[in-house]
Amino acid sequence: MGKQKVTFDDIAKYTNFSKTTISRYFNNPDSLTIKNQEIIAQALIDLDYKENKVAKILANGKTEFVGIIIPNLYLHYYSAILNQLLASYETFGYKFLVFAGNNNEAVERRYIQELLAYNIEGMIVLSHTIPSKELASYGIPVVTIERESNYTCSVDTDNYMGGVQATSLLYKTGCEILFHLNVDVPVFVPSYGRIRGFLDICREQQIPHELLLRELGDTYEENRQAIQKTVDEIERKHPGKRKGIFLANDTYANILLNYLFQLHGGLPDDYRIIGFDNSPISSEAVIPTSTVGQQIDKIAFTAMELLVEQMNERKKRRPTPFAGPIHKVITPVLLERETTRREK
Amino acid sequence: MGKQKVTFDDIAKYTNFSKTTISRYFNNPDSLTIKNQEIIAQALIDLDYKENKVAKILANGKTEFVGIIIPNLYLHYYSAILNQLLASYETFGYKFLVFAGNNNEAVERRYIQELLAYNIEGMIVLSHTIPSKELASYGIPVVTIERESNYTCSVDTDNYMGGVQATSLLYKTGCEILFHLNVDVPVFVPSYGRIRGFLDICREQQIPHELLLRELGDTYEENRQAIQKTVDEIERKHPGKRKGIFLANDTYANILLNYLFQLHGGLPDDYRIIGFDNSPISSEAVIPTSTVGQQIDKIAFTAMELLVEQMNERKKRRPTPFAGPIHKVITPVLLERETTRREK
DNA sequence: TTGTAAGCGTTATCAA
DNA sequence: TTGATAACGCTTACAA
Repeated sequence: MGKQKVTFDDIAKYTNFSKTTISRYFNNPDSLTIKNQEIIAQALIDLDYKENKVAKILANGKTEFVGIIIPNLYLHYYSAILNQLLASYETFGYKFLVFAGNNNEAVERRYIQELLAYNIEGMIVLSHTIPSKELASYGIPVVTIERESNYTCSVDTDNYMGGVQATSLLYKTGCEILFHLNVDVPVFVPSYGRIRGFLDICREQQIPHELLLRELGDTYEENRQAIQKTVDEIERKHPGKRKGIFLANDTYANILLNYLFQLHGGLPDDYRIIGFDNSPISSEAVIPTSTVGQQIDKIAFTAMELLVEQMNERKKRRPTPFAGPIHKVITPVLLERETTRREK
Repeated sequence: MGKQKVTFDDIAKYTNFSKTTISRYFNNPDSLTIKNQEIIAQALIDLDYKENKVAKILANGKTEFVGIIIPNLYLHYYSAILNQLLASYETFGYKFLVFAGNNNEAVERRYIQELLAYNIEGMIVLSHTIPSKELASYGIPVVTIERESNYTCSVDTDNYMGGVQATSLLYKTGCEILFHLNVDVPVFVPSYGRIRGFLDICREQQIPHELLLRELGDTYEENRQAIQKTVDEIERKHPGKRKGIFLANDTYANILLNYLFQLHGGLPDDYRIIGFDNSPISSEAVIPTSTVGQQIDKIAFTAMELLVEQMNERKKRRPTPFAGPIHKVITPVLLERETTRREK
């Protein structure tokens, strides 16, 4: 096994060209004669050349690295986004340096410093801890996904539309009273739109409704207890009425569904349920659960498009940065399943 | 904002030291006087120096990059492993370049080339497509997780032990006949151990049993249909008998559980069920499902330890590579939940 | 179409 | 304890 790495110098000597010509073979092959291209191609094989991108980066400053700061990979939503971001390598060629920050602001700030030390060309941020103002101040292109983004480009699901779709569906299936169960989301977070969508439709259609913003806890077990308590309340206050419940996500919806199954051995006829996210649990639940699906693939692809656009702009001789941050919005998709059966 | 990057040269001029001394400040500060350290420290602040790891890498050859090849991030198991691998940054300091290969051999081979071009110091491979012999031939340290590993170091769950635990539990809960539902796993894949564990315990205890190796399909819907069909068979062949079913993973177990709920409005008393993986669905199922939990954190950490050991060895002046690949095995944890209630 | 030579920002070697 | 100088492997004017 040839231990030493083969460099352009070796190829140059072997072929009697200069280093420059070898470099050109890779970056601008048309500027060589076909014959010489073939000679070099053969030399690469003979010498078993392996490219060295680190040297290339140092020389031309382009790392083709994109940093990703994501809260964690336990929530399916985040893994799914990451999966699609990684897949964009095939389209854009950028490599990803990934850090999971677990909602620790100081830690995430450290990760960003590390990323900057590697001359990343841009950054995609899904975690919520660091304000967009600070993210913008690092001087590299940034795209945030589904979080506060006053100072950065962003891609979000159209949460308002999602809220409207979910609420309208419940209404159409003949519910007499509607509920939206959520935590107390800050108004500047995109997902607050779900609440606005719910309220707007209820008011527009003049349907009796209740907005239930509760502390639901951080673990599955806490979620379960809080949701069960809330369901007990609802059941006590509105017996017999046909109830439509829109939950902030599919995990919550599943907890509700399981609880009703435990109480009644099935989904009682006076309940309609819809979740949000189209996460696997919504299909795998004891009854396939209606939900609002985020178009994860589009979100990820759009984020990369937006980032690439900014990164390309920076490489121009006379860069014209965007006037202000661009915000893109991706429409969600309503998925009607068995928990919102319409009247027969 | 100072556009130009500050380099050691700038600091050297500013402090009247040489570049070398500045470098020493970072890599061997004790070789400078305290006073001079302070002078340089102050200069770094005054000039707002940011380190450049690319230049450092080029000069010393150490990228601190580890490549990860993972099949996808849709399966919770893979995301959970990746999450823990990323978390090991805090311990080992290695950064991760992540590629999802989606079981495409040619694509994964391309990804590996790209990783090698960045001078990664080592690689962790979870995907199954490329034979370990080839992985070993790339000449960098490799650790594989839960896959064929004849020529590479590896970390696997003790699948045999898991099979034994699951089967024993079913036996202890008073089942009269035991089943193991799985796909036709190749013998050289670690998870084949689950089948061996099942068979060994059944034979040892002389329990009636059936090994059901079926084509279960690639999608959730296909899984569902195949499993329902299998359950129908079992029910037909063994009515009334107390049946213990050990399924290859929690998704399968959940499908079975949901089907029984649909048929009987609950888990019939003559069924005991256990899955594998301790994935979220096992807790979130309509009834919390017993399962064998893989110790994901330990698996990931052990993999990194094993990799770091190899990478450190390579950096020595006179490296002593391991005589042969080292294989580590992590014990799984039995989680008894409601689908294996013991006799009252 | 090809070559020369000066970088890119560090680290490593030797010498002082 | 410090400094000069040569790598590291490639790109990029500028020349030919």
